Amino acid sequence: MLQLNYIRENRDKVIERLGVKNFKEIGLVDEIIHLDEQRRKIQSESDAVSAEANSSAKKIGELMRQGKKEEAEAIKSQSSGYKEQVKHLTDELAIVEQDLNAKIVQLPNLPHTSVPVGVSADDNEVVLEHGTIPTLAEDAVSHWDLLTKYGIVDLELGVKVTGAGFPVYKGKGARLQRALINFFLDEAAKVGYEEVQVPIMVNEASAFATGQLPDKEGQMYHVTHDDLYLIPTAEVPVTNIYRDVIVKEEQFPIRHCAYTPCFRREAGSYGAHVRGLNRLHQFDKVETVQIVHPDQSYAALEEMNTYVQSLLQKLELPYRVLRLCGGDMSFTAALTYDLEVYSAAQKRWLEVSSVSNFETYQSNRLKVRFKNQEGKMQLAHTLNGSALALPRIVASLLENNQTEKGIRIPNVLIPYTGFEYID
RNA sequence: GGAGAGCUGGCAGAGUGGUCGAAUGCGGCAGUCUUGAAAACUGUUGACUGUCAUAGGUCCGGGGGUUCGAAUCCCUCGCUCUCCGCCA
Repeated sequence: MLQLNYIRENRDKVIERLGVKNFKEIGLVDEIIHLDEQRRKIQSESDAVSAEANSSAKKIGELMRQGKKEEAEAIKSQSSGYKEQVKHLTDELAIVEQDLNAKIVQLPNLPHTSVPVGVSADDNEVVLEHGTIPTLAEDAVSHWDLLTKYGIVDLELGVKVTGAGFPVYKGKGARLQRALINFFLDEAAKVGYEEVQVPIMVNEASAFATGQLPDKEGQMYHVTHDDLYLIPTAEVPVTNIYRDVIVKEEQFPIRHCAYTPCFRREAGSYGAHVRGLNRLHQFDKVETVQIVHPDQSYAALEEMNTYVQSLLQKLELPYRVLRLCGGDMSFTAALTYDLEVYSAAQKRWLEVSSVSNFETYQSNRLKVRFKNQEGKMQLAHTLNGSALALPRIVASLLENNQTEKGIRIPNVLIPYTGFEYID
């Protein structure tokens, strides 16, 4: 959520930046500013009445103590109207505030100045490409065929047990999952991310604070009986550790990594692009989260980007880095890098990581603050990045590394898998 | 699932319907002492809103009510803890 003060003081800039994100309802900005003026006006009226009520109540107390009962009664009779007035004003205030709040949450985060202008994924800027795209043998096949060929992931069985999009990993497939999770967690620990293990269901307050609610309600599984949500990413529980927390400046940078299963309903997406492991309802991911001093957030973003690249390099996967354009960015991000791996048999780039700086957009809802040098409260910046999501990594490993001897496991993973080939 | 207790500032923990944003202790910060540190002593120490700055307003789990006045009384919802039951 954007900060009201900022909108008030930077109206033109806000409108200009929202334009870069292709935000259509620009009129909201002026409506918000207007509502805010109204809000403050009513608030100060109500405050004035309360002040009078307080002082006369105090006076009555004073008189009662002195035993001047009649004088007290006299003031009492004058004081009975305050409550009605205050109630009237606070009701009015509540309506304005509700309206204001409903509108301000509709504004997406403002894009950073480096965000390219554009409307769709085609307008994303390719920042760099790394590695060589492998030339596969004539008989090379897509990963969904390899899953069956080697019996490592059984999609049909998942359908039986749960439904489409809930795969069953078997044998070396299951082992590979565990190897990747451990590899990612160990690498994260090496560069100073403290591992946490968090609940994979969250309450409504948490889902709201990181911005999944109200905008993305339909994308989460909702356990209605207990009113809990299955997490779509570890970002939600991990970032919410710091909800309503005033951190010490010297705690920065706060860095956490966490492995969790992730659940996404992803309603209404079908077709070749979602075959096999390309898109699932349940998948595994190691997530990195940072909470940093505002001055450091872009340095932290670059560092996260470089870190995720280092993982892909170690896995010997060809990848490219995209800087998302305004139109393709998420609602909450100020700047996002997507990392895509080339999946040689499908002949397409698969998004395996998304690294974002949210600046104060999340922290304003989360209320993660610190006391700055001048002793004033200030919102921290939050960032997160997948490091990494497993299914598409597995898909591209399978496709890119298919050989006559089987699927070749990258060297870094062999200590984790205990085997060199899936055969 | 059954029964009971409770929810107050960073933590612990007082609080009679008016002088309570709230005692006290711990912690934090600053200072004295010390070569330095510790100890001791002294002072200081909540958040939000609002204002150019003051002032003012709000907050004792959430919401509502009684009252001139509520942390304190009433209703309601939520949560936590303890005991029993069940259970990995």
